[in-house]
Amino acid sequence: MITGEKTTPAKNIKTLQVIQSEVENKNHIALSVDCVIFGFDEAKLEVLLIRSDLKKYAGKWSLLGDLVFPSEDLDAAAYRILKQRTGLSDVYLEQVSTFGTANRHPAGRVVTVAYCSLINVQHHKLNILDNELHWHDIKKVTDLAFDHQQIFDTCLKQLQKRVQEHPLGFNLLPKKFSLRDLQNLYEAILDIKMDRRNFRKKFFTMDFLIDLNEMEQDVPHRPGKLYKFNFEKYEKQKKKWIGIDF
Amino acid sequence: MITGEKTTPAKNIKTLQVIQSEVENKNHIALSVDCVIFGFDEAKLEVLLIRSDLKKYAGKWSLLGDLVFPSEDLDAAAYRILKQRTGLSDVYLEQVSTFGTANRHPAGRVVTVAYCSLINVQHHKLNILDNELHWHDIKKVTDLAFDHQQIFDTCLKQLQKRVQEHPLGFNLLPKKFSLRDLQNLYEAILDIKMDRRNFRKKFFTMDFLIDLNEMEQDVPHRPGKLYKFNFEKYEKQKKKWIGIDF
DNA sequence: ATTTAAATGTGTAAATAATACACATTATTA
DNA sequence: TAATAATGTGTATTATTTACACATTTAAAT
Repeated sequence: MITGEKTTPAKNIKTLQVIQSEVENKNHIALSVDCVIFGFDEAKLEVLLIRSDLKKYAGKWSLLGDLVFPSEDLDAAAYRILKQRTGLSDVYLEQVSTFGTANRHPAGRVVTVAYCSLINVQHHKLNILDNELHWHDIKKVTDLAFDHQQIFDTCLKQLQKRVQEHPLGFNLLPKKFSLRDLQNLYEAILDIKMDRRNFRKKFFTMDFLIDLNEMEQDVPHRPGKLYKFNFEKYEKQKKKWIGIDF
Repeated sequence: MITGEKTTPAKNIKTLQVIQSEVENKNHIALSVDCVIFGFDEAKLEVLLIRSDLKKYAGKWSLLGDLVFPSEDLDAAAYRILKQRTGLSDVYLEQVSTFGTANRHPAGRVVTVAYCSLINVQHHKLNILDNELHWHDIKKVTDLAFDHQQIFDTCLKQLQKRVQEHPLGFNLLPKKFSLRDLQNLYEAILDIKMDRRNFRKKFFTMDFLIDLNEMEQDVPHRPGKLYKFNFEKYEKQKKKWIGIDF
């Protein structure tokens, strides 16, 4: 496991002070955001976690979260917090659910709104490495701090549902990719194995792939054909589908 | 349109005072819940609305909402507020989404969590009729107070999605119902017409209906057969389906 | 009593989508 | 040159969805 770079404790302390004053006031509710950032890497699905700030959860991993500012749009807070904790911008965040059990945070009353995203680990550099920010294989994620295990489970379920409703993953692969790459993506997210022939058939009939007439390079076996996504066709099609965009 | 019974303004005034003090404090965020209660009545889908308390939205309709108490579970707040404003209990509420634009509430910073439900209008008596609490045909709902139109639209979409994933409506019909009743329910929620034969076929193959060998009474046409739901079979089946319960 | 109106009840063919399944081909590596 | 490890391809089967028309039953009207 990778050891994080040197942390910048000053920021964390400040954050904790804010939490203290906000959260220990029994007369109102503090509002936070937690980001569940899923990352696709090679053929694995991972999630971004940091070490918990709190003594109670010392040693445990937790999601990327912080308090919402009083005059800040909720969505804006999610983007700010993600940026602050990871350096990531250019990442689309989607609200998933709000968790508001009264005793979910040991320091006081904090209701949290969970946001989720899915990115390609190779395409995004983490610039901030406080609190041992790392990617974790989702299959090894257990026993997170706070109620973060529940939040994580909820977000993973939602992601799996989404990927079956819409052909996601357009931004998760290199510009040129093989059908094997694409299938790996789906198999990693859904945690299932698929039939190669049926998978290909399905994607070809959807007609979102453009054949580049190029082949993979430097693979230790017969190289596959390379494709790119037909974004234009996808966008047109998307408008016909009912439901919320992703 | 029905005129509400005598209101009990004391409660509303108190609520408003709480909102004032909570919301006008620029140093923190107030948290509220809004309930979108859909009602099925005869063959129409309706929603419960009240007149807005605020001068800014005088005359406009709004959802059933109020502030969450500092030490109250979020879900519990939703049930309390529904009970408080309508007298309804025994109604299952499902969280839909959280709305947190900074300027969504004119009195100050209020983030609201939307909850939604679907009940049979005939099965539930509204005991509290403050602020002209009424059922409104969903097709005539426009221009609600605050961002309530957006919240309403989001909840309606979610309801329509849900009803296509799971056979809802088990509690929305009389114990004995005809297939026409059932089809009316689906057509009202989804706002579409369906083919009668295919609809029947679908429900029979799902095998959730028990033939009661009884006929409708007092209908001005050929009476249909009556059925009841096979709750046991439904519950067994439900466990196999992925996703959140409803 | 007869007719009319308005619904119920029923089956089949066609189209579409989902699934299961096996072998020849191509490039790399040993 | 042989072995390895993938890619690329097609068809039959099954299940699901859709489209569609006519005889039947009751109540209400004449």
